[in-house]
Amino acid sequence: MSPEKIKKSEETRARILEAALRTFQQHGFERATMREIATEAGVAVGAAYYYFDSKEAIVMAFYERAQREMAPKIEEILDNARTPESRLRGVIAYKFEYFAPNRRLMSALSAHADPEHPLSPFSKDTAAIRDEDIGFFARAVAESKVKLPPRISPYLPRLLWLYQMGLILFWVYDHSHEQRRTKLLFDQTLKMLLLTLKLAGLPFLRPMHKLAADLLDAVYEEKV
Amino acid sequence: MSPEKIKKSEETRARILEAALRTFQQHGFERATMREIATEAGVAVGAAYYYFDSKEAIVMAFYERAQREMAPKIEEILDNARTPESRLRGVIAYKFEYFAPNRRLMSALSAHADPEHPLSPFSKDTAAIRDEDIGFFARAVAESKVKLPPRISPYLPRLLWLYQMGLILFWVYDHSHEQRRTKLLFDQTLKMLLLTLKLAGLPFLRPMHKLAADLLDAVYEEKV
DNA sequence: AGACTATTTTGAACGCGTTCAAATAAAACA
DNA sequence: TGTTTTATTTGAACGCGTTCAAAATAGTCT
Repeated sequence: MSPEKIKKSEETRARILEAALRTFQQHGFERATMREIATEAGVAVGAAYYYFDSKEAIVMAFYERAQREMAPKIEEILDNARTPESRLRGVIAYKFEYFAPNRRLMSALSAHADPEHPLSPFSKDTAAIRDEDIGFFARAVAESKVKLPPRISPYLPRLLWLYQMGLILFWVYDHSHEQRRTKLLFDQTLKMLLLTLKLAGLPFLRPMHKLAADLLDAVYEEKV
Repeated sequence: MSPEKIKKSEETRARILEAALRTFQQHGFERATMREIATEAGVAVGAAYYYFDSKEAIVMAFYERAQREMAPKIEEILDNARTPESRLRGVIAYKFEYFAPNRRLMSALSAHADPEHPLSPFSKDTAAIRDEDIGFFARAVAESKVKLPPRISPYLPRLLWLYQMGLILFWVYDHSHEQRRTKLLFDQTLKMLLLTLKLAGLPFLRPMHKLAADLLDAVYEEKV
């Protein structure tokens, strides 16, 4: 295939994706219809399904593109910020900023707790994105003074990722003015989180360590 | 209306509900069709919609019935158990036991994070059940030695309810043998929870208090 | 009893996401 | 160039949840 022809196809796909995002923004994911999206993109419904497996796959495509587009900026933030606090704050704040125009659409992504569901943040289909994302959090706390018990330490990036997903979930359904409540939640929980990490090594919290480690082993174990 | 006639109508409703639950168990919520449920109940589709506003309303009816049926036993558990630990363990364990036969169906209930969605545990439609449930947790920690900072204390029942919902959510998607992982999660987190409550008053955790209180105010505030 | 009203039941029809055989356009090949 | 193969596009059709006008049934009143 010549480069022009790759483009032709890629362009149609892009046009459908843009039309879909516009429509999602306008009416929300549920109320947007594939027929409307197709019409908006100037194609037949079938064409939309030629490029995307399903309505939800369009959201997935958006999510993948988002991850791709955010990655360089996130790397930069991690490079420039020094402390875990500023890194975490920077990365997560940037994500809020990036996703803001499509905040409503994010509900289609974060509303699925079922790990079997393709759009679930815990599904196999989102594993690649998830793993990359967890990698960012690993970098955020790497080479820092944060010292956790050795059995718990490996779970920290995954827990931070989970924390971030919780924040985003709250944010999606936060109807307060300019999502003020989420900002407050973010500020306070981040402080608490870092304080907890600092205090975690203290002797009187030792009884927690084994409990927490066993717990994490059970939650994250691969075997069924 | 004569009592017999009330019964006649109530009986049809019950027959549809039973047929629906059977079908949900057999194929899961998604794959069960209203037409199949209606046929199974020996009525036309329209009849199902005469008694229930929607497919999801059937799940809601199941949820309401469950709450009604569980209440006496929960009261009994709260009466007989003395410590917060045994009360919490008893109440939550009983719920797992009660819901076990319909575990798969629970996904239809716990999968909706959107507070606007009728079936969401956070919605207005489930408020009555939720409030009663939170009341149980209030009783579970009442008259106990558990002493939290006064600004945080009022939130404890709601937080415990949230903890329970998290457990149930994990349980629904726990494919390990006999949900062993959930049992482990339950055991370990309950211990950690009670230990945390004990340690919460300790002086070096004081810095947490204001952070936590502000946070809870923001999360649970009514105003938009 | 019959006439009238309220309750219950029916199934065709609607809009949705999705599928798919067929039509069309583009590319590769001779 | 014409022919064959591949990629793209179409829109009717399917099964789903849901709606609703009409029919059937039950209850009430004179």
